[in-house]
Amino acid sequence: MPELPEVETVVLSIRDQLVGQKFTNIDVRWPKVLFNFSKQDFINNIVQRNITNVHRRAKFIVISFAEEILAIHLRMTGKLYFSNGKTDEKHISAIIRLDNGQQLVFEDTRKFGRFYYYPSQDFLDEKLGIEPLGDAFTAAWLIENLHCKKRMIKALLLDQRLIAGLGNIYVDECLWQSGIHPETKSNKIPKKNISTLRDSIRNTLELSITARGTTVVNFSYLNGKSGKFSSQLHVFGKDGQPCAICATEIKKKRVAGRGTHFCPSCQKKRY
DNA sequence: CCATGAACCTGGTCGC
DNA sequence: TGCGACCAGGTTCATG
Repeated sequence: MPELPEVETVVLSIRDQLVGQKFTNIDVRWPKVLFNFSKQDFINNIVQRNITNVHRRAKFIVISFAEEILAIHLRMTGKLYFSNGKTDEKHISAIIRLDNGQQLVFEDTRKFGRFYYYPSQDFLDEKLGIEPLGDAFTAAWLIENLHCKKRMIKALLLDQRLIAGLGNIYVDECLWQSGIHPETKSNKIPKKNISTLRDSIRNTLELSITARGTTVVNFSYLNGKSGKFSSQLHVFGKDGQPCAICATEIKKKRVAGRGTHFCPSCQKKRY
């Protein structure tokens, strides 16, 4: 479900209540939610350990202890929130209890979400690419890394090993903003457009975080509250509607295995 | 190396 | 109202 801005929003919403606390127990209702460890591992290694930090890396929510981390990936429909009482929702995969009486609930309709336990964050970093909001993500970096490859730009932007955090919504939006057809081979894109793409990625992610993310349809991941960035989308979900720039009808087609929205006029194919 | 499709799951929507 | 087909903010694996 969520991309970088939505995960960041979740992190911001739970961080203050977690840092300095300790977990006391876990109630696992969908066993596969624990990807590479068991409930007993959780009890032995995580329970009663001080939570030193909560942050985002790519689309992972990272809960840090001394060295070790508990990483949570929401995939398509995962929600992570605090709940005081009722935990009788239909699709709860796990509930983690804290020593202050609070309960951290992981609700996940489609059950794709996973918890990972690693000795350090290096285990995540070695598989993940650059953070698009970090200082190293410059136009020069993007030009170099797109021009040395010749894959479709949409597939490349979705590849977490290159840039970590983008997903289907923001890729479509950013390609539209920078006038790049989603099927363009990455080595054929002019530097000027790549520079625009870089700025577009930055601006879009930052604006979306400010708006507390994007909520599609009625789906809310924030305990009932929904993100407000939906109103600033230009192409995602807009097929059949006129392009905001040229009024040409927005089209939708399958690219890199994903539903892809674009303006056939603003985003000409380049080979 | 690259593109594609299936798999993992459940539920909403659309057409008949 | 009911039913099947298709779609969904993600990632990984097998296949050609």
